[in-house]
Amino acid sequence: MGLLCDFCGEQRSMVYCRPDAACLCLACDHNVHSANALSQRHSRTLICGRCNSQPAGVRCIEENVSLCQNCDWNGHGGSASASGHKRKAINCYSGCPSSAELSRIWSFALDFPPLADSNGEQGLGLISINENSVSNCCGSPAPENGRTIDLYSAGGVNDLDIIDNFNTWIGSSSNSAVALMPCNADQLVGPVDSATPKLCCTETRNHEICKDDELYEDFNVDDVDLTFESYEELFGASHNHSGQFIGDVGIDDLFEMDISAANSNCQGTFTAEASSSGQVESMQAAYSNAVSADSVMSNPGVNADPNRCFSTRQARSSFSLSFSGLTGECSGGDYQDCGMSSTLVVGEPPWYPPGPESSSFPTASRDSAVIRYKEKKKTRKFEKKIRYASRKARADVRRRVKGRFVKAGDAYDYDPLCQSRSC
DNA sequence: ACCCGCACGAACACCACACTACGCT
DNA sequence: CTAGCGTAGTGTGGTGTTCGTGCGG
Repeated sequence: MGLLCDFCGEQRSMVYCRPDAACLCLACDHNVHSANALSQRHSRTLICGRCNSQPAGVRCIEENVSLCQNCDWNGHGGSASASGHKRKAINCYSGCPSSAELSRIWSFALDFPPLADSNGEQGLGLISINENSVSNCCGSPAPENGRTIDLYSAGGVNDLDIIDNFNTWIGSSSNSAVALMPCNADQLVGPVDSATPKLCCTETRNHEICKDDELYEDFNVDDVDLTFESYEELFGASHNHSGQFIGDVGIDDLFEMDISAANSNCQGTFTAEASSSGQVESMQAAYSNAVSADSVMSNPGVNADPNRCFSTRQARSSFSLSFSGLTGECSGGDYQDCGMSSTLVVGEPPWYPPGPESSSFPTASRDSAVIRYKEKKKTRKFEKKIRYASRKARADVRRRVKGRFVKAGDAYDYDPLCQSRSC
């Protein structure tokens, strides 16, 4: 028996809300997250069916159970090949889906109790589709006209099916844009698991990616040079032209250009071209989210403001990071070690092992990555790094009062040279 | 179970000034 | 184009302060 709902304390909790850090039953999930627009942005996912406490990242088809990272790792050894079990990723959703929608999207969990939408009706309910703005499933605004689609990502449902369903559902408007989020590099470089869902939640990574996976520290400057000296270096385009860049070229062209640039600047992260137009679109959509997350895109007035280019640049830097081929054992709490900005990371939930091949990530690759990580962690040093020895030498001999530097000639209580107090 | 006070550790601010980077002549 | 000068900003270490966390009553 799983945990009880944190809200009502009566029903069995089924979904985990990361922003609230709460386990909720479907009814309370619906009630709580229909309260306002902000709460609707909360990304949720299923609860691990084994430990009943952690958000699930994968669905074991063989065992018909949703598993968190730890339970998945314990049960499958971290790879499908190790256990022979076929697994699929479970991603997050936001908004206020009805039970019918949940059932349709999470096809493996068809026994959702009926839920009434905000109007008290069964059915589609709130699925977070807003006219006039495009966003990913977490509500981050996407750049262009169209509709906001809060996509429900689901294990067991082919992502393309979901896309098709949503495209069908939202109609045939040419302006409608489905903001699909590529979860990680595997979506960008080629087909993965044939049924791996790739509708992701930016917010998931935004706030959680750095919390659970020690391996994310491999992002540090030792491995990836983040000190991009120029905009061109990173994206092959001058930031001075960002206004025109965005305004004139159009967001789609922008994506194409920058994705290709990022492809060449991420130290092999983007080692192959997306194998299908759908993946390219996913990349573009993800990128749009990364850029828009800091409101650069959402504010039409900022396009011409060069000062905002920094934000855009940061956003893109983070974006490029998010697709690095990380492999990770997701042990809770260690994302906090990661100094990476939490603002603009995109993709799958962090507890799901990211990597070039997602759910079918090769054990050997993972093992090597784990080994590299452990070695690096072993040699990691947090010692202070002296950049200017001359300044250190000066500070070492400088007289102080209660630790503070004092003017030459002033009374002091500590002289590092004589190690005795004066005055 | 809850609240309060205490202890402890981490993070940060503060200080002067040599040094660096940059712009201008 | 180079050299010289002026100016603003940076970095350095020991100590005090602030803040968060854990623990016991």
